[in-house]
Amino acid sequence: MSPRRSVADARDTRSAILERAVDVASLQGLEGLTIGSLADDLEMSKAGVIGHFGSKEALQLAALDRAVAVFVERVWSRAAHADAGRARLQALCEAWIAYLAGDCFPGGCVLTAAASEFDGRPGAVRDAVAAQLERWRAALEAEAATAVATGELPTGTDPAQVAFELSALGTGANQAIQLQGDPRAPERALAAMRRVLAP
Amino acid sequence: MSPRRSVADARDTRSAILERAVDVASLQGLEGLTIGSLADDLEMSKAGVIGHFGSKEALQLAALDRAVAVFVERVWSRAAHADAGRARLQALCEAWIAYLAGDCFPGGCVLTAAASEFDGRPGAVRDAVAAQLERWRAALEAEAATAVATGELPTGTDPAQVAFELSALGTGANQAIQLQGDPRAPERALAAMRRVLAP
DNA sequence: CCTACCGATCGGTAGG
DNA sequence: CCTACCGATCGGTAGG
Repeated sequence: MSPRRSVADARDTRSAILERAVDVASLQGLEGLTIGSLADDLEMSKAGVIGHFGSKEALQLAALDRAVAVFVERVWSRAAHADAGRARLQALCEAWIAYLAGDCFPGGCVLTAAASEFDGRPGAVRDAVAAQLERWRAALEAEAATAVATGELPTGTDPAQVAFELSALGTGANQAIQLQGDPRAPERALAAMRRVLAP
Repeated sequence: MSPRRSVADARDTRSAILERAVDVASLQGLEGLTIGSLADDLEMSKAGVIGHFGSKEALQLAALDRAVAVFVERVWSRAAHADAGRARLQALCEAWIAYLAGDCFPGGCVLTAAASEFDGRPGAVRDAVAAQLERWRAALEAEAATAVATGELPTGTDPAQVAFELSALGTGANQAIQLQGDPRAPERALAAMRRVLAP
Protein backbone atom coordinates (compact mmCIF):
# COMPACT_ATOMS: atom_id res chain seq x y z
CA MET A 1 0.00 0.00 0.00
CA SER A 2 1.02 3.58 -0.53
CA PRO A 3 2.31 5.67 2.35
CA ARG A 4 -0.44 8.21 1.61
CA ARG A 5 -1.97 9.49 4.86
CA SER A 6 -5.61 8.82 5.52
CA VAL A 7 -8.35 11.42 5.87
CA ALA A 8 -8.31 10.85 9.63
CA ASP A 9 -4.55 11.46 9.73
CA ALA A 10 -4.98 14.68 7.80
CA ARG A 11 -7.64 15.79 10.24
CA ASP A 12 -5.34 15.06 13.17
CA THR A 13 -2.57 17.05 11.53
CA ARG A 14 -4.93 19.96 10.97
CA SER A 15 -5.98 19.83 14.61
CA ALA A 16 -2.37 19.76 15.77
CA ILE A 17 -1.57 22.80 13.62
CA LEU A 18 -4.56 24.69 15.02
CA GLU A 19 -3.78 23.77 18.61
CA ARG A 20 -0.31 25.20 18.23
CA ALA A 21 -1.58 28.18 16.21
CA VAL A 22 -4.01 29.22 18.93
CA ASP A 23 -1.31 29.07 21.60
CA VAL A 24 1.05 31.16 19.47
CA ALA A 25 -1.74 33.60 18.60
CA SER A 26 -2.48 34.15 22.28
CA LEU A 27 1.14 35.24 22.79
CA GLN A 28 2.13 36.89 19.50
CA GLY A 29 -1.25 37.79 18.04
CA LEU A 30 -2.99 36.39 14.98
CA GLU A 31 -0.81 38.60 12.78
CA GLY A 32 2.36 37.47 14.57
CA LEU A 33 1.50 33.92 13.59
CA THR A 34 3.81 32.89 10.73
CA ILE A 35 3.63 29.83 8.54
CA GLY A 36 7.38 29.27 8.75
CA SER A 37 7.67 29.24 12.54
CA LEU A 38 4.55 27.10 12.82
CA ALA A 39 6.16 24.61 10.42
CA ASP A 40 9.37 24.57 12.47
CA ASP A 41 7.47 24.04 15.72
CA LEU A 42 5.59 21.10 14.26
CA GLU A 43 8.56 19.76 12.29
CA MET A 44 6.71 20.08 9.03
CA SER A 45 7.28 21.93 5.78
CA LYS A 46 5.64 25.28 5.18
CA ALA A 47 3.70 23.77 2.28
CA GLY A 48 2.43 21.06 4.61
CA VAL A 49 1.11 23.66 7.00
CA ILE A 50 -0.48 26.07 4.57
CA GLY A 51 -1.93 23.26 2.46
CA HIS A 52 -4.51 22.63 5.16
CA PHE A 53 -5.85 26.16 4.97
CA GLY A 54 -4.91 27.79 1.67
CA SER A 55 -3.77 31.14 2.96
CA LYS A 56 -2.58 32.85 6.10
CA GLU A 57 -5.91 34.63 6.44
CA ALA A 58 -7.77 31.31 6.29
CA LEU A 59 -5.41 29.97 8.95
CA GLN A 60 -6.14 33.01 11.13
CA LEU A 61 -9.88 32.50 10.72
CA ALA A 62 -9.54 28.81 11.59
CA ALA A 63 -7.47 29.62 14.68
CA LEU A 64 -10.08 32.16 15.73
CA ASP A 65 -12.86 29.59 15.29
CA ARG A 66 -10.90 27.15 17.42
CA ALA A 67 -10.39 29.74 20.16
CA VAL A 68 -14.10 30.53 20.14
CA ALA A 69 -14.96 26.84 20.41
CA VAL A 70 -12.75 26.55 23.50
CA PHE A 71 -14.35 29.67 24.98
CA VAL A 72 -17.85 28.30 24.41
CA GLU A 73 -16.91 24.96 25.93
CA ARG A 74 -15.20 26.41 29.00
CA VAL A 75 -17.51 29.33 29.70
CA TRP A 76 -20.88 29.04 28.06
CA SER A 77 -21.32 25.27 28.47
CA ARG A 78 -20.39 25.39 32.12
CA ALA A 79 -23.02 28.04 32.87
CA ALA A 80 -25.83 26.85 30.61
CA HIS A 81 -27.25 24.64 33.38
CA ALA A 82 -28.18 27.69 35.47
CA ASP A 83 -31.65 29.20 35.21
CA ALA A 84 -31.98 31.89 32.55
CA GLY A 85 -31.64 35.42 33.91
CA ARG A 86 -29.64 36.55 36.91
CA ALA A 87 -28.49 33.07 37.97
CA ARG A 88 -27.08 32.33 34.52
CA LEU A 89 -25.38 35.73 34.37
CA GLN A 90 -23.71 34.96 37.69
CA ALA A 91 -22.64 31.52 36.47
CA LEU A 92 -21.35 32.96 33.19
CA CYS A 93 -19.29 35.58 35.01
CA GLU A 94 -17.78 33.00 37.36
CA ALA A 95 -16.89 30.62 34.52
CA TRP A 96 -15.55 33.53 32.48
CA ILE A 97 -13.26 34.79 35.21
CA ALA A 98 -12.08 31.26 36.03
CA TYR A 99 -11.30 30.86 32.35
CA LEU A 100 -9.36 34.13 32.16
CA ALA A 101 -7.54 33.33 35.40
CA GLY A 102 -5.98 30.12 34.27
CA ASP A 103 -8.09 27.95 32.10
CA CYS A 104 -7.40 29.49 28.73
CA PHE A 105 -4.32 29.96 26.51
CA PRO A 106 -0.73 30.75 27.51
CA GLY A 107 -1.05 34.39 26.45
CA GLY A 108 -4.62 34.91 27.63
CA CYS A 109 -7.91 35.23 25.78
CA VAL A 110 -7.35 35.08 22.02
CA LEU A 111 -10.63 36.81 21.27
CA THR A 112 -9.78 39.82 23.45
CA ALA A 113 -6.29 40.06 21.96
CA ALA A 114 -7.65 39.79 18.43
CA ALA A 115 -10.20 42.52 19.10
CA SER A 116 -7.45 44.98 19.92
CA GLU A 117 -5.13 43.73 17.19
CA PHE A 118 -7.64 43.93 14.34
CA ASP A 119 -9.75 46.94 15.21
CA GLY A 120 -7.57 48.99 12.86
CA ARG A 121 -7.14 46.33 10.13
CA PRO A 122 -10.14 45.97 7.81
CA GLY A 123 -10.81 42.51 6.41
CA ALA A 124 -12.34 39.13 7.03
CA VAL A 125 -10.52 38.54 10.33
CA ARG A 126 -11.70 41.81 11.77
CA ASP A 127 -15.25 41.08 10.69
CA ALA A 128 -15.15 37.63 12.29
CA VAL A 129 -13.75 38.97 15.57
CA ALA A 130 -16.40 41.69 15.69
CA ALA A 131 -19.17 39.19 14.96
CA GLN A 132 -18.04 36.80 17.71
CA LEU A 133 -17.73 39.53 20.32
CA GLU A 134 -21.11 40.93 19.33
CA ARG A 135 -22.58 37.44 19.76
CA TRP A 136 -21.16 37.25 23.30
CA ARG A 137 -22.36 40.75 24.13
CA ALA A 138 -25.84 39.97 22.80
CA ALA A 139 -25.99 36.79 24.89
CA LEU A 140 -25.18 38.77 28.03
CA GLU A 141 -27.77 41.38 27.09
CA ALA A 142 -30.45 38.71 26.52
CA GLU A 143 -29.82 37.18 29.95
CA ALA A 144 -29.93 40.64 31.51
CA ALA A 145 -33.24 41.34 29.77
CA THR A 146 -34.66 38.13 31.21
CA ALA A 147 -33.44 39.13 34.66
CA VAL A 148 -35.16 42.50 34.36
CA ALA A 149 -38.39 40.92 33.08
CA THR A 150 -38.53 38.51 36.01
CA GLY A 151 -37.71 41.20 38.54
CA GLU A 152 -34.31 39.75 39.44
CA LEU A 153 -32.75 43.05 38.43
CA PRO A 154 -34.30 46.42 39.34
CA THR A 155 -37.02 47.77 37.05
CA GLY A 156 -35.59 50.28 34.64
CA THR A 157 -32.21 48.55 34.41
CA ASP A 158 -30.89 48.76 30.84
CA PRO A 159 -29.83 45.27 29.71
CA ALA A 160 -27.37 46.71 27.17
CA GLN A 161 -25.73 48.72 29.93
CA VAL A 162 -25.33 45.55 32.02
CA ALA A 163 -23.76 43.75 29.04
CA PHE A 164 -21.40 46.67 28.43
CA GLU A 165 -20.21 46.74 32.03
CA LEU A 166 -19.70 42.98 32.31
CA SER A 167 -17.80 42.94 29.02
CA ALA A 168 -15.54 45.77 30.13
CA LEU A 169 -14.80 44.02 33.44
CA GLY A 170 -13.86 40.81 31.63
CA THR A 171 -11.57 42.68 29.27
CA GLY A 172 -10.05 44.57 32.19
CA ALA A 173 -9.45 41.34 34.08
CA ASN A 174 -7.68 39.82 31.07
CA GLN A 175 -5.38 42.83 30.81
CA ALA A 176 -4.59 42.96 34.53
CA ILE A 177 -3.81 39.24 34.54
CA GLN A 178 -1.73 39.14 31.37
CA LEU A 179 0.15 42.42 31.51
CA GLN A 180 0.38 43.27 35.18
CA GLY A 181 0.21 39.70 36.46
CA ASP A 182 -2.10 41.01 39.19
CA PRO A 183 -3.16 37.99 41.28
CA ARG A 184 -6.10 39.92 42.73
CA ALA A 185 -7.57 40.86 39.36
CA PRO A 186 -9.95 37.88 39.17
CA GLU A 187 -11.48 38.59 42.57
CA ARG A 188 -11.71 42.31 41.81
CA ALA A 189 -13.49 41.66 38.53
CA LEU A 190 -15.89 39.22 40.17
CA ALA A 191 -16.67 41.64 42.99
CA ALA A 192 -17.47 44.37 40.47
CA MET A 193 -19.59 41.98 38.40
CA ARG A 194 -21.59 41.01 41.49
CA ARG A 195 -22.23 44.68 42.14
CA VAL A 196 -23.50 45.12 38.57
CA LEU A 197 -25.80 42.14 39.13
CA ALA A 198 -27.02 43.18 42.58
CA PRO A 199 -30.82 42.82 42.90
CA MET B 1 27.79 76.85 3.10
CA SER B 2 27.04 73.16 3.12
CA PRO B 3 23.49 71.87 2.65
CA ARG B 4 23.84 70.07 6.00
CA ARG B 5 20.60 70.26 7.98
CA SER B 6 20.62 72.10 11.28
CA VAL B 7 19.95 70.58 14.69
CA ALA B 8 16.51 72.20 14.65
CA ASP B 9 15.74 70.65 11.26
CA ALA B 10 16.76 67.23 12.55
CA ARG B 11 14.48 67.68 15.55
CA ASP B 12 11.59 68.59 13.26
CA THR B 13 12.24 65.50 11.14
CA ARG B 14 12.30 63.32 14.23
CA SER B 15 8.99 64.83 15.38
CA ALA B 16 7.43 64.26 11.97
CA ILE B 17 8.55 60.62 12.02
CA LEU B 18 7.10 60.12 15.48
CA GLU B 19 3.82 61.82 14.65
CA ARG B 20 3.34 59.46 11.74
CA ALA B 21 4.62 56.47 13.76
CA VAL B 22 2.06 57.00 16.51
CA ASP B 23 -0.79 57.21 14.02
CA VAL B 24 0.34 54.02 12.29
CA ALA B 25 0.88 52.27 15.64
CA SER B 26 -2.68 53.07 16.69
CA LEU B 27 -3.93 51.25 13.59
CA GLN B 28 -1.37 48.48 12.97
CA GLY B 29 0.21 48.14 16.40
CA LEU B 30 3.74 48.98 17.50
CA GLU B 31 4.95 45.71 15.97
CA GLY B 32 3.13 46.41 12.71
CA LEU B 33 5.15 49.62 12.42
CA THR B 34 7.84 49.08 9.75
CA ILE B 35 10.78 51.26 8.90
CA GLY B 36 10.23 50.81 5.17
CA SER B 37 6.60 51.88 5.08
CA LEU B 38 7.34 54.78 7.42
CA ALA B 39 10.10 55.90 5.04
CA ASP B 40 7.73 55.68 2.05
CA ASP B 41 5.02 57.65 3.86
CA LEU B 42 7.46 60.42 4.71
CA GLU B 43 9.30 60.23 1.37
CA MET B 44 12.59 59.49 3.09
CA SER B 45 15.10 56.66 2.93
CA LYS B 46 14.97 53.87 5.49
CA ALA B 47 18.39 54.91 6.76
CA GLY B 48 17.08 58.44 7.26
CA VAL B 49 14.26 57.13 9.41
CA ILE B 50 16.13 54.63 11.52
CA GLY B 51 19.10 56.97 11.97
CA HIS B 52 17.05 59.05 14.38
CA PHE B 53 16.43 56.11 16.69
CA GLY B 54 19.01 53.40 16.13
CA SER B 55 16.72 50.39 16.09
CA LYS B 56 13.12 49.44 15.62
CA GLU B 57 12.74 48.82 19.35
CA ALA B 58 14.04 52.32 20.12
CA LEU B 59 11.55 53.70 17.59
CA GLN B 60 8.74 51.77 19.30
CA LEU B 61 9.77 53.14 22.69
CA ALA B 62 9.91 56.68 21.31
CA ALA B 63 6.46 56.29 19.72
CA LEU B 64 5.11 55.00 23.02
CA ASP B 65 6.59 57.98 24.87
CA ARG B 66 4.97 60.31 22.38
CA ALA B 67 1.60 58.62 22.81
CA VAL B 68 1.90 58.89 26.59
CA ALA B 69 2.75 62.59 26.31
CA VAL B 70 -0.41 63.17 24.27
CA PHE B 71 -2.47 61.20 26.79
CA VAL B 72 -1.08 63.24 29.69
CA GLU B 73 -1.75 66.49 27.86
CA ARG B 74 -5.29 65.61 26.79
CA VAL B 75 -6.45 63.78 29.92
CA TRP B 76 -4.36 64.47 32.98
CA SER B 77 -3.66 68.14 32.29
CA ARG B 78 -7.32 68.88 31.62
CA ALA B 79 -8.38 67.39 34.96
CA ALA B 80 -5.53 68.57 37.17
CA HIS B 81 -7.37 71.81 37.99
CA ALA B 82 -10.07 69.90 39.89
CA ASP B 83 -9.78 69.37 43.64
CA ALA B 84 -7.93 66.21 44.63
CA GLY B 85 -10.23 63.30 45.41
CA ARG B 86 -13.66 62.63 44.00
CA ALA B 87 -13.89 65.81 41.92
CA ARG B 88 -10.59 65.06 40.20
CA LEU B 89 -11.60 61.46 39.56
CA GLN B 90 -14.78 62.69 37.90
CA ALA B 91 -12.83 65.19 35.81
CA LEU B 92 -10.25 62.54 34.84
CA CYS B 93 -12.97 60.13 33.74
CA GLU B 94 -14.72 62.78 31.67
CA ALA B 95 -11.49 63.86 29.97
CA TRP B 96 -10.51 60.22 29.45
CA ILE B 97 -13.76 59.27 27.76
CA ALA B 98 -13.75 62.43 25.64
CA TYR B 99 -10.22 61.47 24.60
CA LEU B 100 -11.18 57.91 23.70
CA ALA B 101 -14.30 59.11 21.89
CA GLY B 102 -12.54 61.31 19.39
CA ASP B 103 -9.62 63.21 20.67
CA CYS B 104 -6.88 60.60 20.29
CA PHE B 105 -5.34 58.67 17.39
CA PRO B 106 -6.96 57.28 14.24
CA GLY B 107 -6.91 53.70 15.61
CA GLY B 108 -7.68 54.55 19.22
CA CYS B 109 -5.60 54.61 22.36
CA VAL B 110 -2.04 53.47 21.60
CA LEU B 111 -1.35 52.55 25.21
CA THR B 112 -4.37 50.24 25.41
CA ALA B 113 -3.48 48.61 22.09
CA ALA B 114 0.15 48.16 23.12
CA ALA B 115 -0.90 46.57 26.41
CA SER B 116 -2.71 43.81 24.57
CA GLU B 117 -0.09 43.51 21.84
CA PHE B 118 2.91 43.16 24.16
CA ASP B 119 1.54 41.25 27.12
CA GLY B 120 2.96 38.08 25.56
CA ARG B 121 6.20 39.57 24.19
CA PRO B 122 8.91 40.02 26.83
CA GLY B 123 11.27 42.95 26.37
CA ALA B 124 11.81 46.64 26.84
CA VAL B 125 8.59 47.67 25.10
CA ARG B 126 6.46 45.41 27.27
CA ASP B 127 8.18 46.75 30.38
CA ALA B 128 7.59 50.35 29.33
CA VAL B 129 3.91 49.72 28.56
CA ALA B 130 3.40 47.99 31.90
CA ALA B 131 5.15 50.82 33.76
CA GLN B 132 3.02 53.51 32.10
CA LEU B 133 -0.25 51.71 32.75
CA GLU B 134 0.77 51.06 36.34
CA ARG B 135 1.49 54.77 36.70
CA TRP B 136 -2.01 55.63 35.47
CA ARG B 137 -3.59 52.99 37.70
CA ALA B 138 -1.65 54.26 40.73
CA ALA B 139 -2.76 57.82 40.02
CA LEU B 140 -6.40 56.72 39.97
CA GLU B 141 -5.87 54.77 43.19
CA ALA B 142 -4.26 57.75 44.90
CA GLU B 143 -7.19 60.01 44.03
CA ALA B 144 -9.61 57.35 45.24
CA ALA B 145 -7.68 57.08 48.52
CA THR B 146 -8.00 60.84 48.97
CA ALA B 147 -11.72 60.61 48.28
CA VAL B 148 -12.13 57.90 50.91
CA ALA B 149 -10.05 59.84 53.45
CA THR B 150 -12.16 62.96 52.99
CA GLY B 151 -15.43 61.04 53.17
CA GLU B 152 -16.33 61.70 49.51
CA LEU B 153 -16.48 57.96 48.97
CA PRO B 154 -18.05 55.56 51.50
CA THR B 155 -15.88 54.40 54.39
CA GLY B 156 -14.44 50.98 53.65
CA THR B 157 -14.20 51.59 49.91
CA ASP B 158 -11.04 49.96 48.53
CA PRO B 159 -9.16 52.56 46.43
CA ALA B 160 -7.45 49.80 44.40
CA GLN B 161 -10.86 48.35 43.55
CA VAL B 162 -12.03 51.76 42.34
CA ALA B 163 -8.91 52.09 40.18
CA PHE B 164 -9.44 48.60 38.75
CA GLU B 165 -13.04 49.28 37.81
CA LEU B 166 -12.36 52.67 36.22
CA SER B 167 -9.46 51.19 34.24
CA ALA B 168 -11.60 48.34 32.99
CA LEU B 169 -14.37 50.72 31.92
CA GLY B 170 -11.89 52.87 29.98
CA THR B 171 -10.44 49.83 28.24
CA GLY B 172 -13.94 48.54 27.50
CA ALA B 173 -14.96 51.90 26.05
CA ASN B 174 -11.92 51.92 23.77
CA GLN B 175 -12.78 48.45 22.46
CA ALA B 176 -16.48 49.24 21.92
CA ILE B 177 -15.57 52.42 20.06
CA GLN B 178 -12.79 51.00 17.89
CA LEU B 179 -14.07 47.53 17.09
CA GLN B 180 -17.84 47.80 17.30
CA GLY B 181 -18.08 51.48 16.46
CA ASP B 182 -20.71 51.75 19.18
CA PRO B 183 -21.74 55.42 19.39
CA ARG B 184 -23.27 54.88 22.83
CA ALA B 185 -20.10 53.42 24.35
CA PRO B 186 -18.81 56.73 25.73
CA GLU B 187 -22.03 57.51 27.57
CA ARG B 188 -22.29 53.94 28.85
CA ALA B 189 -18.74 54.04 30.20
CA LEU B 190 -19.33 57.41 31.83
CA ALA B 191 -22.58 56.26 33.43
CA ALA B 192 -20.80 53.22 34.90
CA MET B 193 -17.91 55.38 36.11
CA ARG B 194 -20.32 57.73 37.87
CA ARG B 195 -21.85 54.75 39.63
CA VAL B 196 -18.41 53.62 40.79
CA LEU B 197 -17.82 57.13 42.11
CA ALA B 198 -21.23 57.53 43.74
CA PRO B 199 -20.91 58.98 47.27
C1' DC C 1 20.34 62.69 5.23
C1' DC C 2 21.37 59.49 0.81
C1' DT C 3 22.49 55.02 -2.20
C1' DA C 4 23.51 50.48 -2.23
C1' DC C 5 23.70 46.59 -0.15
C1' DC C 6 23.44 42.41 3.52
C1' DG C 7 21.25 37.93 5.20
C1' DA C 8 16.90 36.44 6.92
C1' DT C 9 12.26 35.76 6.55
C1' DC C 10 7.72 36.68 4.71
C1' DG C 11 3.41 34.38 2.14
C1' DG C 12 2.77 31.50 -1.39
C1' DT C 13 3.34 28.17 -5.60
C1' DA C 14 4.94 24.41 -8.92
C1' DG C 15 5.47 19.89 -9.33
C1' DG C 16 5.60 15.68 -7.52
C1' DC D 1 2.74 15.69 2.69
C1' DC D 2 7.69 17.01 0.53
C1' DT D 3 11.64 19.87 -2.00
C1' DA D 4 12.77 23.72 -4.37
C1' DC D 5 11.83 27.86 -5.59
C1' DC D 6 9.50 32.86 -6.43
C1' DG D 7 9.42 38.06 -5.61
C1' DA D 8 8.76 41.12 -1.82
C1' DT D 9 9.91 42.91 2.36
C1' DC D 10 12.03 42.76 6.89
C1' DG D 11 15.65 45.29 10.18
C1' DG D 12 19.89 47.00 9.77
C1' DT D 13 24.75 48.62 8.04
C1' DA D 14 28.72 50.63 5.23
C1' DG D 15 30.27 54.50 3.37
C1' DG D 16 29.71 58.85 2.04
